[in-house]
Amino acid sequence: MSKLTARKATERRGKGRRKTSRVTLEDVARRAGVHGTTASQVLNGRANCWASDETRQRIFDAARDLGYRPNLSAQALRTGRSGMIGLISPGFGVRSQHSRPVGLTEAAASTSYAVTVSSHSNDSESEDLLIRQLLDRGVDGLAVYPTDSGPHTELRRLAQTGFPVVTFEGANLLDFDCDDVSTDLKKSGRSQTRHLLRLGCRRVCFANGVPEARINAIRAEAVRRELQRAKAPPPLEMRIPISTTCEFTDADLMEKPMRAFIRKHLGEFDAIIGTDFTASIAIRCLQAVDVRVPHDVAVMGCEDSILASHGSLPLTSPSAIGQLAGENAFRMLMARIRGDAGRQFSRLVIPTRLMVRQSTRPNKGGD
Amino acid sequence: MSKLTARKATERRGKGRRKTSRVTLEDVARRAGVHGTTASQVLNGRANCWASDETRQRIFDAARDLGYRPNLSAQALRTGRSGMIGLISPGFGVRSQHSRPVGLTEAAASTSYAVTVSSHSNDSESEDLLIRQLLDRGVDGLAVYPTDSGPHTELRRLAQTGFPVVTFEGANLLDFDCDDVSTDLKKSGRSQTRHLLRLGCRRVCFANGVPEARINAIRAEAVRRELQRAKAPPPLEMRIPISTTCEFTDADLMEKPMRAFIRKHLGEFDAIIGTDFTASIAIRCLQAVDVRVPHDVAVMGCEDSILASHGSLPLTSPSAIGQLAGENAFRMLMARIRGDAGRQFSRLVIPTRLMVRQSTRPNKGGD
DNA sequence: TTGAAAGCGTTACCAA
DNA sequence: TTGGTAACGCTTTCAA
Repeated sequence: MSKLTARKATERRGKGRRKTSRVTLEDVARRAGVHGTTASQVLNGRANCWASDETRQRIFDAARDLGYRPNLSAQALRTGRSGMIGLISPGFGVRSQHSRPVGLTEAAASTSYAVTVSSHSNDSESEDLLIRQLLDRGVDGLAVYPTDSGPHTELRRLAQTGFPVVTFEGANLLDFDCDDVSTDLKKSGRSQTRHLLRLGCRRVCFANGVPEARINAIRAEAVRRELQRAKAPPPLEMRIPISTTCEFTDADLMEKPMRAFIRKHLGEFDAIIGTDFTASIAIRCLQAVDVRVPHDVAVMGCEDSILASHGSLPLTSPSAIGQLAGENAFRMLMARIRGDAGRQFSRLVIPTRLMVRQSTRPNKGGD
Repeated sequence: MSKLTARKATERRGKGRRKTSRVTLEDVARRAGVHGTTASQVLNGRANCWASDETRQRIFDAARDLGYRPNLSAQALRTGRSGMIGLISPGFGVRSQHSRPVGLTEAAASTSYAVTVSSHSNDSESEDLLIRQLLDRGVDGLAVYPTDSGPHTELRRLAQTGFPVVTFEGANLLDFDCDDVSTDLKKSGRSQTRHLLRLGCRRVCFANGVPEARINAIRAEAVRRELQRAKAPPPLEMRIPISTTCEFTDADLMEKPMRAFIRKHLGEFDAIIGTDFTASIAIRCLQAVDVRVPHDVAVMGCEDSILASHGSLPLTSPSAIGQLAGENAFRMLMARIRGDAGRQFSRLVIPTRLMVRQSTRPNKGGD
């Protein structure tokens, strides 16, 4: 019966090219003997919908019988709201950056929002491009991990026009106001350094994965300051070239230069602070030249990734915050989108906690 | 804020020319002094577009001056094509499953396709639900990592109606035809076993992370068979409970039972085959009871994840294929969407390569 | 070579 | 309490 009416509609249309067999709101309304408007109101449970229970039931039944599914493109066109949010993040392929997207998508999953992802290669132009592309798609909001440098033209425009957007780690980077979720990197670096000082280490080597990345720079600065305050010598900088966008390139690429560095500077440091990645490789290098970890050299990572907790020698590392960051970003975005966020921008700073593990803990017992 | 502009626009409804603040195709056409139709043709570079160069230029100029951006929702509604593909994968949060999404999104990035992601919790109902939700959004195609069991109702329907869909690892699971990208797990398990046999190991312990997961079961079967063929004893099964959807739960959760198991069965095995995850923990446990790896017990992972290559003791592990799988899935999907895929379904089986590292290599030298 | 008209499926607004 | 009308921004077909 419903097929018949559909066919009739096609024929009446005449010029219609390919008629999709899709069930429309109109079909439901017709079957329920009401107007499309009414069906729309009822099915969307609009607040001021005063349809009688009987009508309501007929509409629901019709929808169920016909297997009606709303066309979200049409809805988006009409309402201007797409029910999608965009996520832009540098090198989606970088596993260490994985947890933010995860937090965001999982938070979104509990609502009816969908997340569309795209990754930039840490250059400003691709950031702008991706933002525009997602706007074209009509996303209702945007979560952006900004590139380390650049004008952030589109991002700024969005923030200034009040478009719902939240940034990750934009705290010390962006020169305009915007909702933001950042990590407390300074405090994190400070607590790392203090932990080492407490262990009796004073000559720290800073094995920074990507020195250009601002998050590394901030941490490095905090470490430097804390050492200075303790009257310890400034950190020895181990600079190993590594791709910005794909952090986990072939480990061997890093291993050789790092081993050379360690051999050359052996005895000049009694602790290493790196990323979980560089720290893992450092341990390997140290063991290769018979330096005992943590007895001779304590090693520390950062971000508490899977490498820290699950590597063969568990790493001391500030706790992961990525997932939490993603969740909160989603929450902020929703508040903006729904309009109950106020004029003030919110900036959330997530504290880290130092997870002490064997790479800095000489005595195995106790916790 | 967006609400505000929407309201304003409707208030100013009437027959006035001014509508939304958004620049539409109509605006461009007006400024260029042509009809919307022409502008559409030109801007989309339609094949049979015979606009004069002069008109064409005027339209381009107008679009640039006005900062025209097409409304993809409208386009989607009109054409029935959304330029989006959906990705459904179990626990997007599982890092070991991360590489497929990455491969897919990166492949998509080079086109104008957007990827909308959602993750299911390995239960059949959520798989169906997510498929329906993405269809509502009008995705042009779907890449699905099916749940380990269940009727796969929606998936089957899609495949049978010819909707562009590609599955991951559906090879031995689905009882209907469908484009698919799978890993050659049998061969992978075989080569793992042979490698161990060649090293002189004969008593293998199989430390399977998630025995329920079919990919683990297939591998286990291959190992068993190969041992049998070599007249070696059947593998000792180490069953440690672990969540299906979040593979990397707290490592400590696994460590205690595993250590107990290893202590109990010490001397009963000279090799362990696990996942990269379980293998890492196993190494830790073995070292705790002064068993040397690989001298006393060789340990092997699988999937060649970051844990394998970058853990403190590099793991022998079959090479990663996830990214490749994602890329190929995207390619297949595009072929279907564009309609040049033929009636036959394609099934791609990606071979793995055993990456031999120190966890099974007694002598450090050479490669 | 360009223009006019007809919707795609939905919802906002007002009239009944 | 329900129905009618007019868009949302775009593309397609056909006529000029």
